[in-house]
Amino acid sequence: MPTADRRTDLLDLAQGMIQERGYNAFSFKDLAARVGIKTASVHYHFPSKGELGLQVMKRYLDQLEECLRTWAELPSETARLRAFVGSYRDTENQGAICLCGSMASDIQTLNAPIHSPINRYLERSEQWVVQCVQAGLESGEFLSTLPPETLAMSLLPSLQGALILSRVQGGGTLLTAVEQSFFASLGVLDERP
Amino acid sequence: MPTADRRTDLLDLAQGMIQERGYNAFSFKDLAARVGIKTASVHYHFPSKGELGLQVMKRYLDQLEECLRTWAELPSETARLRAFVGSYRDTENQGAICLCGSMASDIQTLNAPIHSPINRYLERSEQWVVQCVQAGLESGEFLSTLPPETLAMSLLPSLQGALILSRVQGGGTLLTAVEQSFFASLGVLDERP
DNA sequence: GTCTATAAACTGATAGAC
DNA sequence: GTCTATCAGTTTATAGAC
Repeated sequence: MPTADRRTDLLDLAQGMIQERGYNAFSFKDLAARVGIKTASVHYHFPSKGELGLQVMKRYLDQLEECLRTWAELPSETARLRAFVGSYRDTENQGAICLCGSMASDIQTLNAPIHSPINRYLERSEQWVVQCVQAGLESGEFLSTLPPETLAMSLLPSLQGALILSRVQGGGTLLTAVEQSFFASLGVLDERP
Repeated sequence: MPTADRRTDLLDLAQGMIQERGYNAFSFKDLAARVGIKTASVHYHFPSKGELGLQVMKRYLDQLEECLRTWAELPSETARLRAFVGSYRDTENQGAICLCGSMASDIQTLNAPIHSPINRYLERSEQWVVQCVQAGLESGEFLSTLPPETLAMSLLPSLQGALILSRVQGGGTLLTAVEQSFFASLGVLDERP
């Protein structure tokens, strides 16, 4: 599926490879080969691997913000949080893990500039989940004795871990277990069709 | 801290580097330099990087089995599960992630032989948690409406994810949130000193 | 924008001497 | 067990022609 411009193709491809194989397991050579150019030409679009990684991560952060805006339209906090979890399921169905989770597991090998979008991605996700949980508790949609921050803070690692482990074992059942546990903690009963 | 034999030093060092930087971000050169020999000498102990990785992972699996045997002596299911979570906190305090979580995030780049100890590590951990939860529910130590498998299956990804994210953001608070949510799901009240 | 050519460093690995 | 020497291939990156 060729795109309008080469730069976008390279960003897409790099993102996919990082989510499937990890940042330290893809090279400009892989990238060039798949897009049909030479490695030197990749450097025309992105001066260094670090810069490419940074641009991929920045774009991923922008995409998150876009999702959050879309989900704001949903009619309930339950629906919002289900959509959030659903986005992780989409990633899992592609045989990939979250770009941010992949970057996080390689954090010690990444240079400083990329740390900030990674940080903001996590910050933003957590903030948003806390907001949903809090709003749901106040409106009576949820019921829990635990502080909303505690519940919200435990969701993100669960989802990231579920994707990472699911490719080894358990497949979609891990994400399902995480989702059920989380909503049960909020007093939301499991809907059975 | 020098050990009796070189082989053990190399295993320790390799394990540490995989848990800190990832499998694809360490080399025989790193290893050799730190232990004070040449890369060719590392090949005497381990014929290939794949073999080294395999031996590290097998040993890690053995260490898990040893922990589980030790924890069997503990007086309650709560104590057993706290010890399990505690082992993840120990790893976190070393600035590392679980070896198995690190391997899992690089799973697409690893050759077949190492898949089986990784698989068994997850299998065994989950099995054990399920057993604890089930026993606790039957004895009345725990109280929950969710099936024990669902609760147990959500713990492992949560812990793995918490370690991976904690080096980027949140530090120990993520693991604490995961622990509190999990025990709350089991109806175990948080002890405050 | 893409190419060829080239560089310097690194990677996993082997052969054979000590 | 460890060394030197050597290998072929890769990696990130630059210079300059088209």
